[in-house]
Amino acid sequence: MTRRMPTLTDVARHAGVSYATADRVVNGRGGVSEKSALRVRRAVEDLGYVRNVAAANLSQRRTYRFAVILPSGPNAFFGKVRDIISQERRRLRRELVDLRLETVEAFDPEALAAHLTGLARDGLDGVALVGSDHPKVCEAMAALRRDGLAVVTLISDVTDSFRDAYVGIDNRVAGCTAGRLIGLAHTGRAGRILPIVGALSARDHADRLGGFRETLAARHPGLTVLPEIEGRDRHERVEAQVAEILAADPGITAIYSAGAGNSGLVRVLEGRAPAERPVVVLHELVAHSRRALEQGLVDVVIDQRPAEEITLAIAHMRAVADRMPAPAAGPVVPAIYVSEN
Amino acid sequence: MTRRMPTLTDVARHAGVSYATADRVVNGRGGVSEKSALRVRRAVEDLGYVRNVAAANLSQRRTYRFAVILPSGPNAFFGKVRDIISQERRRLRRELVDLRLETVEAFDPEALAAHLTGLARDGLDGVALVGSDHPKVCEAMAALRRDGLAVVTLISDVTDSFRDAYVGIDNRVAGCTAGRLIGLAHTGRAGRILPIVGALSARDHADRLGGFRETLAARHPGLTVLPEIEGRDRHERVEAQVAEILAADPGITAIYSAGAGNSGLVRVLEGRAPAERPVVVLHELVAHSRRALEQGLVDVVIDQRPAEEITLAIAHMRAVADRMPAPAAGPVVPAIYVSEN
DNA sequence: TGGTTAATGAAAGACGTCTATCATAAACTG
DNA sequence: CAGTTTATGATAGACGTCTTTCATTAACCA
Repeated sequence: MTRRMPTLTDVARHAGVSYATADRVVNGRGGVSEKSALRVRRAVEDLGYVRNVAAANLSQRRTYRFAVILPSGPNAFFGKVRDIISQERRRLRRELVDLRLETVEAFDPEALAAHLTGLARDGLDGVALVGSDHPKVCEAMAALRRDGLAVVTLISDVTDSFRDAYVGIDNRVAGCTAGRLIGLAHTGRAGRILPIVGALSARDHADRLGGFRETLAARHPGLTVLPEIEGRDRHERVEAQVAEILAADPGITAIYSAGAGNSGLVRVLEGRAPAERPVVVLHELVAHSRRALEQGLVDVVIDQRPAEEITLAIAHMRAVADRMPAPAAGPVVPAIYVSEN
Repeated sequence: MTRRMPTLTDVARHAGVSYATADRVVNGRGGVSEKSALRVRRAVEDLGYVRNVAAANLSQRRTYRFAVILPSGPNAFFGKVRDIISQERRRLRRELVDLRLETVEAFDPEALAAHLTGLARDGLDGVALVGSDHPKVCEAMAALRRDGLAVVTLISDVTDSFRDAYVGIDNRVAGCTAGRLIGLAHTGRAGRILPIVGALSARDHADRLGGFRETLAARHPGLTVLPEIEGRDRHERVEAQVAEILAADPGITAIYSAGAGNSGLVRVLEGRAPAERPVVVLHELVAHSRRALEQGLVDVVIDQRPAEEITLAIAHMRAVADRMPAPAAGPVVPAIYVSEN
C-alpha cells in the first residue's frame, strides 16, 4: 500500500554504482566521470528519488539561519511585523529556524544596499527584505544569490530575476479592489475621490494607486479621482494635507489611502460629523486603524496579513536552502476588514 | 551561538535515570515508578525538551494517514476542493502524508455518522470532515477521538468538545462583512434586500445569515431585509424562487446568497438590464461565480480559500498525530473578490 | 615501466528517536 | 527463603543522509 520512498542507496544500486558515487553526484561534489554522473541522474529520474530533507538535516544537525530586514522608524505596520517575528521565534527554533531581525532607514535604498553588502555572511542561508527597484539594491541582492543565499522580497516586489520569490499581495489588484469598493459605495450617485500615497517612488504604493485609478476610470466613469497626496508615510504630514484639502473641497465623498501614516488621516476624520464623513478605505490593520474601524471613522481596511507573509517567506527561504521546489501557495490574498473584523 | 536542542539522552542524564526509563516515561509505556516518572517529567520541564519529530518519524519510517470526507453531488465548491486535494497528493506524499478522499451524501447527517463509524481504521491517523451538529455525528466523532484519531471539522464547525480543531472561516463574521458591503452599496439611499441560504439547518449558512441580519439591523436601519429563501443548494430551485420573487417585488436592490446553487441565481441575473440589476454578494469563487464576476453580474464574492483550508487541516491533524501543540494560525480569513480578482 | 592523477568503492560514525531484548536489581508473595 | 513480580539499566539495530577516510583500480604522462 504505502510503498517505501526510494533512498539514495536504491538510486546507487539502480545506477550500478556505489553509494559514494551517487552521493557525489546528487550533492555535486565533483570527481565523477560524466558517464557515471549520467547514469545516476537517470536513476534519480527513473525512481523519482527525492532526498529526505528530515534525514539530511538530522545528520548534519542543521539549523536554518535567516535574516529579515525591515525599515526602521515608528511605522505601525512594520512595528506589528517586528512583534510577529519576535513572537514566532520560539516556535521557529524547534523547527530549526534561527531568525535574525535587522533594520535599516526607511525610504533609503542606498542604506539598504549598503546593509545587504555588509551582511555578516556567517552561515546565513537566506534574507528577506522589502524590495526596492534601486539598481544598487538589485546588485546587492544578485551578489547574495551568487553566494548561494535565498533572497525573498517582502511586501514590495522587484524585477523577477533578482530574487527567488516575492511574498506579498498583488498591489495593483489591491488597488483595483479598493476602487471597486469605493465604486460600490457610490452606487447611484456621483462623487469626488481623494487618493493618498506615501511616495510614488515606492513600487507598492504606485501599483496600488495605478490599479485604483484604472478601475475607477474603467468601471465608474461618473466618479472624479483627484490628484494624489504624497504623505511620506508621516502622520503629521498626512494630517495637515488632508485637513487642508478637505477644507478647500467640501465635495469629497471618498478617500483611499494606499500608504501609511493613517493615524493622521483618522485625526482629521474625528473632527467631522458622521453624516458628512467621506467613505474611507485604507491599508493595514494596526492598532489605530482597527480603532478607527470600530468607531466607524473608516469603512474598509485592506490588510496583507503580515503573519502569514512571514511564515511564507520562511517557507520559501527554506525551500531554496533545501534545494526543493517552492511551496505551492500562490500570492498572498489580502484580508478585507470592516467594523466586525 | 545556536545551542543544541536538548535530546532525550540529556533528559535522562539530568533526571539521573537511564535513557530507557526516560523513553518509557515520555512515550507512556508504563512500568515506571511514580518517583522516576516525576523526575523525568521535571527534567523535561527544566531543559525544555521537545522531541525531534523528524528523527522520530525517520526511525519509524512513519507515514501519516488521513482521510477527508466531503459531501458528494454536483456542488461546484466541493468539486473544487476535490480537485485541490488530488493536485496536492504528490507533494504530500513526499511529506509522508497519505491523504484519502471519501464522499457521503450531502445534507444527510445519518449517512455521515454511519460512514464515520464504518471507517476502515487501518492505521488511520486523522479525519477531516464538514461538521454537523447532529448527535449521531458528534457521537461518531467522539468515538474516533477515543481511538486516538485526530478529528478536524472543515468549513462548518460543531461543538468544541467533539473535535480537535475547526478549520474554516468564521461564518458569522463573513455574514457581517457581507452586510457591511451591501450597506456600503446603499450609502445615501434606501433598499430592500433578499437573502438566500441553502438550508438553515446547516450551521454555516445559519451563522452567515445571522451575522448578516444583525449587522444590517444595527448599522443600516434604513434597509429592509426580506425573509430568506431556502434553496437547498440546488441551482434549479434557487433559479425558480429568485425569478419569482424578483418578478413580484421589483424594488429589490440587493441579494446576499449565503449558500451554494448560485449558478441558478446568475441565470436569473443574466436576463436583466445592467442598470436595474441588484447589488449581489455571494460565497465561494468557483468557475461560474468567477465568470459572473467578470461579466459584472455579481459584485462581490467571499471565498474561503479551500486550498489553504486543506493545508491547514492537514497541519492540524499532523500536530495531533505528533502530539505537538496546534499550529499558530488562527481562523481562516476569507478573501474578498471583485471583478479584478 | 614507474609514477602520478583521477575515478570509484567500501565502510564507519554521527544525528535523535524508537523498538526490542537481556541482564540485573529491588520489591513483593507466600 | 525460594520464587515471583516490578523497576531499571545497558545496548544494539534501524531509519536516510552526510562526512570522512582509506583502499583499490584505471588512465595518463614521461
